[in-house]
Amino acid sequence: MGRSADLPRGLVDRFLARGDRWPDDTGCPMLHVDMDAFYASVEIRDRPELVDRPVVVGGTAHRGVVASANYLAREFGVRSAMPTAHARRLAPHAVFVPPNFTRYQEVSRGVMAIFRDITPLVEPLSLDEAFLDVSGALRRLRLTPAGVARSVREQVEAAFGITCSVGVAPTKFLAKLASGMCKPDGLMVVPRSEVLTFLHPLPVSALWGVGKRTAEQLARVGLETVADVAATPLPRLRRVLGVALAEHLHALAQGHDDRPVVPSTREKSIGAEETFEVDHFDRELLKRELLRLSERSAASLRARGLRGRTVSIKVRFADFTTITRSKTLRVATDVTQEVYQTAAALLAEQVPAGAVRLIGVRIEQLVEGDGGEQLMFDAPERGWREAEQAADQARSRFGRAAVRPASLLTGGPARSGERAPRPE
DNA sequence: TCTGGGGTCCTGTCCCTG
DNA sequence: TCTGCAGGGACAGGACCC
Repeated sequence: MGRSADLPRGLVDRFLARGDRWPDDTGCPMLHVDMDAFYASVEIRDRPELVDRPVVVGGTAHRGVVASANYLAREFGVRSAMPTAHARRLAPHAVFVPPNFTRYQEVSRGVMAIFRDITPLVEPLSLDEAFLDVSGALRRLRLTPAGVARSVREQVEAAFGITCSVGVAPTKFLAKLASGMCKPDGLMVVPRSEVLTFLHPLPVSALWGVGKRTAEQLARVGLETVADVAATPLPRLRRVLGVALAEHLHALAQGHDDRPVVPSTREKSIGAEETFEVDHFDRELLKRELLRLSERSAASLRARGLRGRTVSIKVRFADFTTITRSKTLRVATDVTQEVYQTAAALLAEQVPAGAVRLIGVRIEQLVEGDGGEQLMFDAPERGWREAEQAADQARSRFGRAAVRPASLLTGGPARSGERAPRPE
């Protein structure tokens, strides 16, 4: 996202599919479907009075950032991940809407169901994008890959009234690049025979895994385009970037990417974090926040039937320096109290005093079920788990606020995206 | 401009063990 | 008992993605 702006326009036109004509799509089984300004599009669909107005979805509090902006808002320079305060200055007349993730998840489930009707090989990357491998579906549908892509676009728009862009290519990486280049509401095909023609003029930032820092590192040794990276001997690239990243980028730059579409991947960590509306020094308040985040994370584990062995906390100070501290438990857990006690100990013993703007809890080394746990007769966590499972059930029936730890019943700190509590 | 929240992956360092 | 070495796990931090 946000990368198509610095791509050569002539290249975009050459591979764009229009009407019934498109470049040769034989040997291009990979589709990447990306919803256009997804959150903003859902809001506009649900509130027709917003059509023809710039719409920005994001945290509306002091420290919020933009999660999505429609193309009218982008004309004023508004971009995702930009601080909302900055977006307000650029587009003061835009409509600012707080995000409603439950609603986006609903629409996303419907969109993914359309994809799965076409092929079982669907790999969602996030709520608004997915890879589809259509190689097995072509005969049944009597379509070419680009024909499938066009059908996907028509079905999504008919069912949900929102548009998407689709890249069709021999590999996942190229399909993703193509969908980004034909946004919004576009279809692009990268023919197998023209992969390098498509790829090599692009800037290095087009490569998956090259962000700001890596682009700077490459620029320092004179590598500006994908062609430059492709032509660089691998040993030299390894010295600049390290082994793993060098080999990954070198392969991509040659057009090589043999990663298959993987329909389901297991989570490797689950966590929660919060940015405060104002910085906090108060350790008791930080501990209460850790309890709240431990509860959220552990409930999320229990809902998925997972447990984790490593508990880590993240603390971001006022100057934006960020530290993480972690501890690995003897036995994997999904119990809020155990996660919280570990997190609170890490805070007390390993985090220096200071003004804190963000605090987070994450649980790693996940295993399914009890993870082969040896149950101990006196394991105190067993009682906690039963109590917490009962609380989970109550919450699912009566809402999140139905059951909360007693220490959370007093008002917590104001967090980014929430209103500060009204003064008494 | 002043920087969210949920993640993944990689690298370097330290320590323990054989 | 001491030393050197290799391997692996734990831990911390950074970069990246959407």
